[in-house]
Amino acid sequence: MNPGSRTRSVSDSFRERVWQIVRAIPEGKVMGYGHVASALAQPGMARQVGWALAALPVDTDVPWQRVVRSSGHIAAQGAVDRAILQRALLESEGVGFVGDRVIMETFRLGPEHFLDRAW
DNA sequence: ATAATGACTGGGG
DNA sequence: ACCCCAGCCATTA
Repeated sequence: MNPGSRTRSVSDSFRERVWQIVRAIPEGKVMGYGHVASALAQPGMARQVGWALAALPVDTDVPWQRVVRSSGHIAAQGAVDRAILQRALLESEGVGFVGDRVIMETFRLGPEHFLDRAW
């Protein structure tokens, strides 16, 4: 939560749930932002998923690099340095690219993986 | 309270 | 296939 300070709206809870889902993505697989939002039963919150990941501490154990755009592109949006790191991390764990995008058909985590969980 | 922003998305040109 | 843009909604200004 937010020890020592007031909670910031519903996002504290939202963030934690996003992190929990991302932690469950196996190595070598990826999910789209919208896909993560849907797993939380909140389609339309793709941008907020990005916000939750942006709030991660540097020493996090959350594999944030496994979340990409639905197109397979790395979500750079100004942070080019982070995007380069993200691609390096993904390639090091076996995720395949074609040009500047992940081969989603092959490396995207199937939605059914999350169906039996009480997210 | 209103306006701009952003680790997004799907559809149109 | 690529680029552009309206729609999206919590967070910031």
